[in-house]
Amino acid sequence: MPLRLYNTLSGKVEEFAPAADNTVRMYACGPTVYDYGHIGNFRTFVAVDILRRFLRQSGFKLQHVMNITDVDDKIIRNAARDKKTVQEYTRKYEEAFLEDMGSLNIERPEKLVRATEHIQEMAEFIAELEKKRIAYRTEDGSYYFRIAKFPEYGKLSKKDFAGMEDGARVDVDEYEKDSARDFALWKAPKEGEAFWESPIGPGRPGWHIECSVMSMKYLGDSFDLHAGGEDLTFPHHENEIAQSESLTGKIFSRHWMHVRFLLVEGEKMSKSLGNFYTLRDLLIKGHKPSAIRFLLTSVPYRKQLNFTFAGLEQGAKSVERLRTFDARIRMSQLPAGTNPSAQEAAAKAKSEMRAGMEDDLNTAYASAAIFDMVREANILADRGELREGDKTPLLEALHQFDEIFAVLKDDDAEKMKAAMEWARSHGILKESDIPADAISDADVNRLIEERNAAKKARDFARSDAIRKQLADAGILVEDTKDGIRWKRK
RNA sequence: GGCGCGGUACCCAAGUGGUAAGGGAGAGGUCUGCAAAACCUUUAUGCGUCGGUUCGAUUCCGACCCGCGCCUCCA
Repeated sequence: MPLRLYNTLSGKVEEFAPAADNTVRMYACGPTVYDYGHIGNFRTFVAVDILRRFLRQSGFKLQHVMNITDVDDKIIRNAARDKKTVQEYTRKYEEAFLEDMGSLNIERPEKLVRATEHIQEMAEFIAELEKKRIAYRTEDGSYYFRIAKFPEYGKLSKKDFAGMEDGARVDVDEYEKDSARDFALWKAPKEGEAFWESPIGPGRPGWHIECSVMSMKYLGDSFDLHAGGEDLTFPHHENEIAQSESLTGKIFSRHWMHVRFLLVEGEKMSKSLGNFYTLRDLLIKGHKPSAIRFLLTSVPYRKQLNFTFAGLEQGAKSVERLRTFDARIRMSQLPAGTNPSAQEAAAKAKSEMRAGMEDDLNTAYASAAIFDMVREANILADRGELREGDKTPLLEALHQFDEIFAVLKDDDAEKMKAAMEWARSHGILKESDIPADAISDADVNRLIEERNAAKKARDFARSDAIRKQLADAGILVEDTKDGIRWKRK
């Protein structure tokens, strides 16, 4: 079965497949690096990550380009305020963003591109548009896009701009624009702020032009898919389409994917509401990145996701259940042979996961499929009916799940520790707020050996004392019939 | 005002014209020297309200109520 994906452009769920080479050429709007990424940003990036992981699992190759917007009004203003160059100002946020992507196991796109490294190309693009009389220059040296020249304007966001053509002058006094809806391609320099020299004069690029230029440079005039947060549909993506298609006369992106906004405790996240969280805020509060990722993936991308701390706790528990099952299967000592029920459960999970993902990336359905398998296999294991030959298919199904969801590997502690270190070095946390270094695996294993010896000697007081000691260090010890299992809380 | 989305158990959430997935929490139980762990079982005669279509609707249609998003920088 092919992947069926909602396309904002058509307003319908459609079959999605790349146009050529079995390679999906996709562009995703990346971050504007003027601050640390917040949890809402990462919902979108995680959703795109889910898409790319599933495409690859489906056998496609990927050419995924993501921009880093390292120039915009806010950046230029803040840099000027801090008496820094644009590059100095943005670099740390860019690095932080990439680190945060790593914390959430978001894969790096094949190509990450900075807006500031494509400014000449943007100017050339605008010059071409001007040559076609689609762009025009105003007296101060800014350039605007003439929307009246692109009759399809509004086709993505389903807005009707009829009547917005020439003559429908609304509020144009301030900008010398021909029409109020015309948008900036290039902005003339402002006193005391950064600008670039270019063939069309000094200034800085508008926001929309960078994505047109960079996507087309690396993916061609037409490509398979363009993704971003729902808020970008208008005006950003609408403007990209206008710029690109009016220049080339070809369709720009064939498919548009928009990720719905995340709410926090039922309301749109905003600093004024006090419900604004960066990823780092959550990590230094002690939330595991795997739990955050799981919560972010648990609601399909086209549904509003209400981010709550209760939900985060639930996400952590869900991840724990899967990890525990994974460990249980791996370490179990089983009789030879296979059990048809287990084989069937694994096969069903595999096909149901695919079915769910193919249905417009229904991650909720896909995860239900793996939990079904976990329950069924646990029942068999409890009854002693699981066989050695069942391990591989069960673990394969788990692997298929984790190729998409990426939560099984437990490296939460080190990621959280890195966030703590960062917080300390930035004066966000005091030394005293930082937990002591986590106990090493070697020490844990040594203590568990000791506890085993005590248990064998039926010295339960000693054995329980050691377990308590480990518990205090954040290690949970579980006795199972296949041996000792431990994990970090 | 324009465009769009959603209201399913205590919470999150899937889904279908034929009788409600999954996760969390609660309750009960199993295993265990013990265990906060692990595992199992269980929890919606009902899917916002009221009408309509139908042999049959949570699922289709209509109206209404409620919540949310976009329309301006915003993932």
